[in-house]
Amino acid sequence: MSKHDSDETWKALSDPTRRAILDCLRDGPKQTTAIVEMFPALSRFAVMKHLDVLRAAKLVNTRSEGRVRINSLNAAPIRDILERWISKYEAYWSNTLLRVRDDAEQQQEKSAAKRRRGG
Amino acid sequence: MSKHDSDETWKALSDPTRRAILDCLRDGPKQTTAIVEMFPALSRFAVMKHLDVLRAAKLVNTRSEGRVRINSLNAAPIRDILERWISKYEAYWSNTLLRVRDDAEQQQEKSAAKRRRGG
DNA sequence: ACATTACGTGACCTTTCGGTAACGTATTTA
DNA sequence: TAAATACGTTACCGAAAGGTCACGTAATGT
Repeated sequence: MSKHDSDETWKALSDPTRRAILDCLRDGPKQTTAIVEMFPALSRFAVMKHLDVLRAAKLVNTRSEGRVRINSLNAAPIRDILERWISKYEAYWSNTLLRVRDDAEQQQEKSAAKRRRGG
Repeated sequence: MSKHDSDETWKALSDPTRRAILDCLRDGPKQTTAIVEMFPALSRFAVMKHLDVLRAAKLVNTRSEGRVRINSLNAAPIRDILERWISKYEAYWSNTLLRVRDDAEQQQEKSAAKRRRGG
């Protein structure tokens, strides 16, 4: 494990609001105001500070386009953490091993089936 | 994403000391004092508070044995988070997809092949 | 019984975190 | 040029996080 084990990434991910922001950015880049409007319970500034944290952790990239600022997701740090932790804890779920992709596909199959039969 | 997306787990993992504790517990269960002694820079109480957080997040189980308390790792919540996030962000690294185990095996294959043809 | 070992707790302090209110700046648009 | 839009910043606050010190308890060894 490196010196700080991508501490900033972990810190950034530790907050539910920030995870929600990342979530919504999976659908595609969004301008700042659009993100702010997703959290009517929070002030604009509060959301922007969360964005600052995400930018510091390099989880979000922001570029200017005229007077608009476009925020987009950078999933690389997430992947790094997941990869590292999977190999780290692999021994622990040894045979039950997460074979991520297969599991994910099966999950999707399951929920699709569930939906089909009205679950 | 469920209401809180295992918030306690994320919070617990957000601290480097707590991740270090989990790290050391991968090698096997340890009694409280042994864990405390791994962090000479911290007071016993500080470490124990971290243990409390880990227990609350169900990442660590503690059982009594005489006057000794044995702490052991429970990696299930970690696996849950990793699994969920992998399927969530899968689309993002689509083909570069983390197939940890297979990748590792393929890497070994590749370098073996490289060696065979004198690369 | 008594010291030792292993562990836990109460009270407190300081810094960081998540948040608001109010004000400031840059780019369009009328 | 004035106004509207999109975004940012300075100043501040309460609560929680992370930490220390001192003290308390329970099992074990002599």
